[in-house]
Parts: sequence; structure tokens; C-alpha cells
Amino acid sequence: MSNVRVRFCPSPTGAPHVGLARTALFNWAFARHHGGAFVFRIEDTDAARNTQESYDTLLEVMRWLGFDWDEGPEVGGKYGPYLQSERGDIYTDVLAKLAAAGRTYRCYCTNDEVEARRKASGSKLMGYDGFCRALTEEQVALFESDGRAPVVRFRMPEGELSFVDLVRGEISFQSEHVPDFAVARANGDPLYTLVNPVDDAMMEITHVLRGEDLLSSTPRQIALYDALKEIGVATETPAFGHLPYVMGDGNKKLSKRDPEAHLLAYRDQGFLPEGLLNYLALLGWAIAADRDIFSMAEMVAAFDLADVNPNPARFDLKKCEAINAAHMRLLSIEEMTHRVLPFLKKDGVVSDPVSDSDAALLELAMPLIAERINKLTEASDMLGFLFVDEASFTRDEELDDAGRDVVRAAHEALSGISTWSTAAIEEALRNTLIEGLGLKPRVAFGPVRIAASGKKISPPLFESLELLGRERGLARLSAALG
RNA sequence: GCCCCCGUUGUGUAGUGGCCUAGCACGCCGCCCUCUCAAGGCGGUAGCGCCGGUUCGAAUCCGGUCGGGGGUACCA
Repeated sequence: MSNVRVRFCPSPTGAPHVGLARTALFNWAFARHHGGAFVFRIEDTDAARNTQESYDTLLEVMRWLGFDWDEGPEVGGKYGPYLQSERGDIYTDVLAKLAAAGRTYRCYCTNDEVEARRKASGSKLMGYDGFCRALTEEQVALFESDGRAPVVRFRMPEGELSFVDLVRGEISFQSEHVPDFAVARANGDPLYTLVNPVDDAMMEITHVLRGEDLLSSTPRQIALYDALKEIGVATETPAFGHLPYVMGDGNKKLSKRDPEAHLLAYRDQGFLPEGLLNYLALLGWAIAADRDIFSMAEMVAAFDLADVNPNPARFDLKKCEAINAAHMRLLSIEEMTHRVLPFLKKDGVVSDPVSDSDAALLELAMPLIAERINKLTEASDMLGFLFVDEASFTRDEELDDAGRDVVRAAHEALSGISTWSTAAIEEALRNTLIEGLGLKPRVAFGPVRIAASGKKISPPLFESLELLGRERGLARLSAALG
């Protein structure tokens, strides 16, 4: 396939959610796989619902996830503008041509009138009944004098409307179930039903990959495309593929209202973009029968729409975290340090900008936690005790009498060692606590861990003590005794 | 109501007529390793919605049925 052009065209309303990212991912992967263009377009025709914040977040999310777009906001392109709010003249022109070609007509009906006629006729068909298709001049004059402003409707052709869906195969509708639809409001504003296909046509989109909620609007878009070709706006009807939903718990589609759907929340919770993306790819697609961890480069190489599964998938946070964890383990220590740094700064664990001493300590400490954190956010909690100064250090756990006895013995044992190293610390502690006092390791090291780190869970104890240094290490132990 | 889509363990999937007494991953349970927690290793749990066909043979094909989802706007 050559000259593949796909688009991702969200509307800037509300917070971008995971379903949106999955749609973007499949479009992006498809484009990259075929060496085609990934077009990013903003569908902001509904001025009442668009927000600048949503638009900004959309761009932020796209950058975070690493979806580089070939055309669109901030990068431009020869099919621009890529914001529909800046394409008003184009739609006005297309609307005029469509009307001149007799493909649309003005409709003065109110919903109540349509509904009343439907009831009177006993028809089972919903939607517009085509009442205004052939109005006489007198009727029009009457409506106009009545002060009614007409919407513009597209005249649907008769017969069967079928197409081959890229993920579902052949799908067909009878035209009686696809009523004449509105393409422009009474105030003249064009609607999604018009602008989306018009832009796809003018931007020469070859493959429309979108959510399955748009499946039943496809026949009318194909019919519109035929009209666009007739008036010279479109040259080719694109292929359509409808991607399955991403559902939340239960059987409801994950919506913008669900907090677990918000994309930036995943970034803030310490997910890796490649981890989230890998998980999202798994919702409806598989790279192989026995494998589910892969890089985006591998996905691009292997991606084929024929392998996309049409059934809706539940978003499973546990699995998402597991996939993310696998990607965490794939990171080099240097890379993980780089990724974790913003979180450490934000949590006040290290200084911002990071000081030389903090950087040096971090370099030594990261290997201790690299294998035991599954999200970037977990680093602060694990490393905080190493960076905090003694005055601000606090223990989350308190010691009982037995614990204090252990710490006292540990303090004594460590006071005498000649070199403050992991090996020497371990030897001294084992000799004194395990051999000497006959304690079980977990009973012996638990209290010492709490004294040193303030927590029951920490990086390995001996290494942690070494990093703390002799002075601070001993100070923490004796502080825990007071 | 009408139209359309979907239907493999709890979840995501592999499976395109015999290789399936259904594979993998997550989850869950148990064990091992172990200074905590992770990680890692080993084992277990649980599924083709249902009914009929076609066929020597069906998770795979056909019909029906049930269930779920979506659409049915001067939203996108």
C-alpha cells in the first residue's frame, strides 16, 4: 500500500481518555507501518463545548505518548488549516456546491412535526422522513414567512449501502434505515456529518480508522462521498475500519467522566508511555500468540489491521500495571534515573535543579530500587530516607522494646567496624544479631530497617546503611533508641 | 421499537475444519528463593453463551436463539 494517509481527529472537549489514545495508536502504527502520513486534525466545530484547556491537554498527551504527526497543529502541512474552526469558508463553499448539484435540500421541519407524522403513519422507521425533499415554492414561502430557518439535509440515495469494513468485513444497510441527515444548522454552521468527510476528502485520507460508535454513520458518509466526488471535492472514497471500544468495569464504555480513563493521570501516576501504549495495543490486537511485551518499533513493524479483533475490551488496570512494570525492567539504570528524576524533584526528594551531591547519591541508589519499583512514582517513597537531612527525618513505624534491644545491639556492632561497607555491615550485623543473639533474619533486620529507613519496606538494608554513611547511619540507629 | 456490531477461563488474547483432552499473559491460590518489598522460579485455578444443522471430524462453517454494546440529534 502506498501513499497511505490516516488521520486522528479528536474534538477538544473534556479530558482525553484511554480510548482516544488507543485510536490514535492504531492509526499511528498503521501509518508508520506503511510509511504513510499520520494527520492530526482538531474537530472544533462545536464552539459551545470546546475548551482551550482540552486542546492544550490533547497536544500534551500526544507528545507524552510520542505520537509524532506529519501534518497538523504546530507542524502545518499542505492540506491545512488543521483546525476545523479555521476552515469555515471551505464548508460554506462545499455546502453551496452540494445544494447547486441538488444533493441537499432545505428542511423546515421541527422534531415534533417529524415525530407526529411518524406516529400518524404508524411507521417503525425512526429519523427524518424526507418531508421537505420536494417542497413547492409556495410551501417554502409559507415557512419563511412563518420565520422558520431551515437546516440543510443531505438527500440519501435509495437502495443497499454496503462496504467492507477493515476489521469487520462486509457490512450493509438498507437506505430506508439511513434517513436524510442534517449537514448544517439553521444558523448556517456546518455539522460534523459534513465537515468530517469533507476534511477527510480534501486531506486525501485513504483509511478511516475510528471507534465503532461511528460504524452506523458510515453509510451516510459513503453516500456523501459520492456527492463530493460529483462536485469535484473528493477523488477517492477511503476505506473504513471500526475499532472496538475500550470498556471500563462492568460493560460500560470508558467515558471522559471515568477518572481511570484520563490519560494524563497515568503519566502523573508514574506510568511509562511505552508501557501504557503496549497495554493499549493489547486491547484488540496481539503481536503473537505467546508474547505481549513489545516496543512501539516492534508494533509498527508487525501491525496489520487484519489482526485487529472486533470485540470490545475491558480496561484492566492490574494488567496495565504489569505491562508497565515489564517495561520498567527493560530500562537501563541511567534511563530509569532520567525518567524518575522529575518525580523526585516534584516530591522534594532531591533539589531542583539537582545538586551534585544528590546526583551522585542517586546514581548509587538507583540500582537498589530499579528492580523493585513498578511505576516511576514509587521511587520517592523508596529513596526519600537517603536524601532527607537528619533534622527532618521521621519514622513511619515505631519500635517496641524488643526492637530497641535489637537496634541497640546493631548500633554497638556497627560502631566498631573499620570500613563502612555493605560487606562489613552485613558481616557485623549477622555476627551480632543472627549468630550472637540467635535471631531469625527477618526478626533481626526488621527493627534495624525501621531505624535506618523509617519504614518496614525499603531498599536492601546493608546497602542502604552504606549509602547513608557511617555518621548518619549510626545517628539513625541511636535516634531510634531515644 | 427499528437498524448495526460483538460473543474463547475473572480480564486481554491465540485459534481461520483434524496439530485443541484449547496455548500465552494478567489476576487469584500455593510452594521455592529471600534481610523487607519487588523481581525471579515452580505448580494450581478457571473458558469455546445456548440450541440445532453441515461434516468421518467444529471453538473454527450455516441457521436460530439468548446476552452485551452502539446508533437512531440542528453532539462528535
